[in-house]
Amino acid sequence: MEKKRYHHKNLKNELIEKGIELVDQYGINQLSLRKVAQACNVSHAAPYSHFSNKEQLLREMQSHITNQFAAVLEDTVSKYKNTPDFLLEFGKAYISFFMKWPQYFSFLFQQGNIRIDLDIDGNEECNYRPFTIYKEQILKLLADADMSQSKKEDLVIALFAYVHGLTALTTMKNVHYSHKWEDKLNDLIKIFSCEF
Amino acid sequence: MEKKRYHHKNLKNELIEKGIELVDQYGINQLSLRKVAQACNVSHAAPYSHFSNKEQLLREMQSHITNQFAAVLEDTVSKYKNTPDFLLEFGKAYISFFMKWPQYFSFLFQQGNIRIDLDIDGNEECNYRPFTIYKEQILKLLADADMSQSKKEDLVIALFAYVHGLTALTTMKNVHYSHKWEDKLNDLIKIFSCEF
DNA sequence: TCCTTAATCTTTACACTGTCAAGATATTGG
DNA sequence: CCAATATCTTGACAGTGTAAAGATTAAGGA
Repeated sequence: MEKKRYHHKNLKNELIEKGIELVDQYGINQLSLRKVAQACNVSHAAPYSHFSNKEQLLREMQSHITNQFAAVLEDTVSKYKNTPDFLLEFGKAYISFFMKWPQYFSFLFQQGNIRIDLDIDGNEECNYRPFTIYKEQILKLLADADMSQSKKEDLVIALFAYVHGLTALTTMKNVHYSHKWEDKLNDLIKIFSCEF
Repeated sequence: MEKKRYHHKNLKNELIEKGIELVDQYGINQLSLRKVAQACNVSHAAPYSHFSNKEQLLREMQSHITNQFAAVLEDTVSKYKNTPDFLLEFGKAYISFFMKWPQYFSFLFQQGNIRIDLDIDGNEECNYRPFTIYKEQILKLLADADMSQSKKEDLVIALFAYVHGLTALTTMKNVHYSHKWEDKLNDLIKIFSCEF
């Protein structure tokens, strides 16, 4: 028989993961601290031993998802880097992730915790690794191109904005991911490949 | 002296507008039905005479903002339609709107109430006029182009996704709108104008 | 080993939230 | 002028985030 232990030992991580599960199932609007605590079989105030408030739990959940997402993208990078298919495959991986977990997109970007350094005044920092990964690869592809550095960085932002924007559009329709979409995505991403 | 009237006469609209004001000032997370009611000098349950629940008020607020936004874009269209500057000016107007009211972007797109017909299976509908407006104009510009209809529609989606994606990126940094940005935007939008 | 301290969890409490039901007030049409 | 309806108030309730105080466990030094 399972003895109910007072101490949980790994509560912090479990709160983050159960929280993400609940967002996945019911969406961010239905999420409450107390439900997350209950899902971990723990009193409603227990989370306050690990997070200063709800906001912080949400931030750590976002960070956790972002890291998973980045890992998926790293896989894609290692498969397709320095190949002509990279642009398409990265875009497909990016969109597919949010098609698989539609609740994540608005959850990640609604609170305003994600920052991307668009290098306008240079004193911001980026905490969104998917962008960093993308930027790094594209700059490699452009290494020998006849362009100024600033023009290259503009192109990075442009391509990334395009992929991210496509994701925003596809997730706002609650269409299930279909191969039909994947085909269309091929065409869409090729539209702007003319730059290369 | 202002006599306190029991009946408000125009409460529904005022709730929508005060609600939007509060979102503008404090963000959607700080918004509550009761605060909106209080801002209208009305009891906390009064909104239920006009909205079935909070969700519906939020939807009507979103719809109100979207209509204002569409009106701004229509102005831009009437100024620049059928000119070489249209693509750039529309993009600038689109982004500028959300730079002016940064809270609106996540508010509009977080609840999942906005649908855009990407014509994947054709049985969806679009309730987001900014896209409709854009689509109409681009298709006009492409009227004589040597392209299939489906390719034209792909291009519409692509261009729109790009503008929308740029907006997403610029609003996630809480940078104040600057002319420096407007210059950069020029470059960014021109990147993909090569299609024309 | 025991004791002190810190970390982790529970319990209790409170103000705020969305929502409903019952009642009060105003408007409208006959 | 009256009845029906629309609009607003009041009161209530369960659910929420969060703080404070207390209980339990863990860890480290004597």
